[in-house]
Amino acid sequence: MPEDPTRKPQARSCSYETDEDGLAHWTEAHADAWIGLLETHKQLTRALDAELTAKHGLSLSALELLARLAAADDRQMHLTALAGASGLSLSRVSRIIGMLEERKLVDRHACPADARAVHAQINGDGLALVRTAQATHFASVQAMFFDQLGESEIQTLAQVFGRFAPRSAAACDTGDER
Amino acid sequence: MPEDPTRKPQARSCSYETDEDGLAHWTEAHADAWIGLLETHKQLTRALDAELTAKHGLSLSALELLARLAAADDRQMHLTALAGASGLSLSRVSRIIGMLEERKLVDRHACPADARAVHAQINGDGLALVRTAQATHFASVQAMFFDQLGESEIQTLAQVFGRFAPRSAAACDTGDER
DNA sequence: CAAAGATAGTTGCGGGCGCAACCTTCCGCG
DNA sequence: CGCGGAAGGTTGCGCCCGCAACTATCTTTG
Repeated sequence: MPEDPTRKPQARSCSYETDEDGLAHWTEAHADAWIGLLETHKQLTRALDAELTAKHGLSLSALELLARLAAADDRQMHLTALAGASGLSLSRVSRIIGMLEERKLVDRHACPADARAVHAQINGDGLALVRTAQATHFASVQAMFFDQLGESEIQTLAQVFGRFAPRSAAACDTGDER
Repeated sequence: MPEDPTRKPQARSCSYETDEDGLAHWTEAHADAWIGLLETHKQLTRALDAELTAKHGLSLSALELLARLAAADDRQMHLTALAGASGLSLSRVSRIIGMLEERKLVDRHACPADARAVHAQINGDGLALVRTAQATHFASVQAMFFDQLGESEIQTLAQVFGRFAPRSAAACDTGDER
């Protein structure tokens, strides 16, 4: 149900093309690839986030943090580690965790080994929520994105984007500090 | 110069993988493709936006609007058309145009044919700025993104994303103005 | 051991963004 | 002609986000 308001036929336009002026030698494929990436991300992200918010009251970022906690060693991580893994700023992580704590989805307790640090730990309710939320989320991503792609295309995307995002690529784990 | 703070070695983990629970059958390639898309977009977008803001005082969205105006028929468009073309909400477009107007980069004047409507028209200063801004912007996208890709990969991306973003796809050309 | 510097988190602030409410102007139909 | 609904824009509001400033706690080193 990601309806799309403001959709117009549209003419040809070209916004992104300085062209012959002497500097960018972008082919149409370049423009399609780059602008398409931007557009696609915008569309999918909006729809997914809206769905997630409506059904589970979680933003995409909150789900990511919850998911990382769920996958972590003792279901807990330091905020800095979460920030590093997710690519969010520490301040954002701090606030999201604060919000999740208020909702009784995670607990925050001092790290015994370092008084400055905090362990954010997902609890039972959080774990339950993350599971159902991810279920619908995955299904949506599948339907909205992967179902429109061929197997080889997925391979190429994985290869390309894996090159840029060593961070999450794998995912995880956490061998990390703890 | 897109330095990357908070970069950790990171191990294998999986945050995004419910796995065998019975619903998502995502392969690792799926995860790499999707999460990589998210990550890549986040990184590139942040770096590009920061650069654009620092050098020209324009956000990515503002540049897009300016570019679309520059490429439009009389260097002018209705706000609704701009919103539809860019995928931004009308309210955002209204405010961005307002900001650009204050900076004397565009003019806003009533549409003779429809008293409700407004024509946002880019002026000389705006045109000059958009050119230089796009020059550096294109160069950065080239360096940060395309230079890391092979020709066939670009083709695949163009093909894939063109499927999702009929909107901007076209682009351009440039027979542009002037 | 004490001071300088690094690190973990928190919070004030401002920017970007969309939704919904609102006004004005058009349009279509009785 | 007049009225109700649609469309173009604007603005109030609240969410998400990062930066910078600040506190508290290590860590390093003379």
